[in-house]
Amino acid sequence: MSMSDELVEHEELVSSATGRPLTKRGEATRRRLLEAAELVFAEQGYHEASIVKITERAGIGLGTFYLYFDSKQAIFEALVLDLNRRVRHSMSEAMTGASDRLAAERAGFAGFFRFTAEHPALYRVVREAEFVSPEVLRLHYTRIVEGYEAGLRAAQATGDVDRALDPETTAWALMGMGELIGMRFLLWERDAEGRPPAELDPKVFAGMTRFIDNALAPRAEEEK
Amino acid sequence: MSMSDELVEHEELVSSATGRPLTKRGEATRRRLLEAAELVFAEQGYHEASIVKITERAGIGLGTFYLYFDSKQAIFEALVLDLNRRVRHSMSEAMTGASDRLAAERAGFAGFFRFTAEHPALYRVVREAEFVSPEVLRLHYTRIVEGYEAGLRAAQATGDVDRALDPETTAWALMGMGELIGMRFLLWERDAEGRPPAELDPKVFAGMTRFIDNALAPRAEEEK
DNA sequence: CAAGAACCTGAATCGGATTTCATGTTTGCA
DNA sequence: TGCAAACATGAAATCCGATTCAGGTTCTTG
Repeated sequence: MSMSDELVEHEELVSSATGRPLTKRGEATRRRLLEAAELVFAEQGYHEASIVKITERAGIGLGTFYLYFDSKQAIFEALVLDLNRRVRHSMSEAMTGASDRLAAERAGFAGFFRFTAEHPALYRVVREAEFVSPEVLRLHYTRIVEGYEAGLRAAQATGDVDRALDPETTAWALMGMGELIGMRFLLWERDAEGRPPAELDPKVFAGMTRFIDNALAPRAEEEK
Repeated sequence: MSMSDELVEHEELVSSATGRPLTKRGEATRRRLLEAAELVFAEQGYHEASIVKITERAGIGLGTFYLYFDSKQAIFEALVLDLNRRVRHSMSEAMTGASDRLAAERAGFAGFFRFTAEHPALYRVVREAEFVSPEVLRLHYTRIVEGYEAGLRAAQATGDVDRALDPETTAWALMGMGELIGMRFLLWERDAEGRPPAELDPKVFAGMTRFIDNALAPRAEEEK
């Protein structure tokens, strides 16, 4: 599969036509295509989005597209990987400097929601990846969950998190929560002018925090 | 929109060509089309699935399709509503006879997972609905969440569930958890022969139960 | 059993999308 | 300045699938 090349975290950018590395001009064009693709895929979905629409949005000739990506599917996969990289960056950035491990988890969540509010494309594109390219979908989820899981194990070791929880299951549970709450309270919510909110409603955020704190905290009676 | 007719819970089945009610034969054909659509949409996704593939799978002539559904989108929407009805039935059935409200929530979850294991189409179809027909997607989630939410409020009233939780947020959180855990541990998991497991790995189920119990239980120190 | 209603059929129409390709333009460098 | 190498272009080839339609078959009822 053509996937294997794509899986490398920091791949060297090469022309898919000649296989040679890109010049500065080439890289800029590639980036404009990716940016246009993010907008078009998010607004229209994979199948409504056409190469023509993407190249028009990017202000680039139709034929040029194929100098940078082998196919519509190829640019879609590149986009998922790009978004994945960025959301994880946003999360880990939010977590640095947290006082304790539970606070770090909360901060990571906040980073996730901030990114979601700013890039609705993440949701739409990732969800659609299930059908367009299952491999990248798994990769996306797995990479995020790995981060959670490691954090949970560490927090269990220090006693900040209930040791009876299964870290893997818990990580997936947290991920699922975040995703559906983001969908419902960020993406579905619109103000009077039809704009989505910049962040989660405080009531919802508080409710979710309480839920997570309850779920993760060690049970009082079991502390020794 | 043509949706409004479809939203009725127990609609009368009519031919979309003549608008008249169906005979027994007609109903049987319609059902065969829906069953074929469930398989084909689940295996191939909306856009790979073609009307020809659906009618072939149903053993029915291509033209016949349009006697029962106006379009490809129409049968897709009908399918989502059908699956939604069935999963809710499966959940409420599992909940009857539970000793207390917390046990009922757990049982509802179990019913959800059982249905998921038996009908992987639910996931695939529902997830794709986000792009094909956002209205039915909302309807699907909203109907399920309403049930959770009502249960949570009742359980808070009796003191079985932490009163500090926001029922709506909590309901969406639970829904998201269930969805992602089902995806990861039912749909992604395959045994040696490539068959998906019939039910959740006990370790995972136990981990999830612990997580939910922690999250929902009233905090000890706040009991008076 | 005759005739109308309901149901069934698949070839042909039609629109729309991806991808190719022959040709033109810009850039970098000797 | 001149000439490769990179980059850019959009018309046309090609494919594919949703939907229509003109004409058949099966049921059912008076």
